[in-house]
Amino acid sequence: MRIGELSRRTGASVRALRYYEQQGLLSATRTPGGHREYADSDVDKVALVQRLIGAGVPSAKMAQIFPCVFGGRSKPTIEVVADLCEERERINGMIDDLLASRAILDDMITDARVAANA
DNA sequence: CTTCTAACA
DNA sequence: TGTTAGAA
Repeated sequence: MRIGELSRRTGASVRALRYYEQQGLLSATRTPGGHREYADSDVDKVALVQRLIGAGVPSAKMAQIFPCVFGGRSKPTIEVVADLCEERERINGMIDDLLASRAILDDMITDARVAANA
C-alpha cells in the first residue's frame, strides 16, 4: 500500500509517517517512480510507534531502545535493557500522577454534588 | 488525484 | 507537526 492508505489505516498523518521513516522506525520500499510502498505488517508497526509516542517515549530514542522491533538486526544490549527499565519507571510515574489527578477530580465532584443539592 | 522533497509567518 | 511550493 502507499503512504496515503497507511495514513488512513493508522490515523497517523502522512507527514508523521515520513518522519517515522527518518527516525528509522519504519522502512518502505520504493516504486520505480519513487513512491513509498508499505507492507500490511507496517500497520501494526505504526500502531506500536503511536502507542510508544503516546506513552511519552521520545521517537528519537525508539530506534535504539527497540532494535529488536525496528530495522536493527542486532541483539538487545545491556544498555537497551536499562533504557527499557528507565521508560518503565517513567511510565509508572505517569500512572501515579494520573491517579493523583483522578483523586482530586473525585473530591471536586463530590463537593460539586453537595453544593448542587444544597 | 496522489506522492515526493525541502523549507518555514 | 502542519503546511506549502513545484514537479513527477
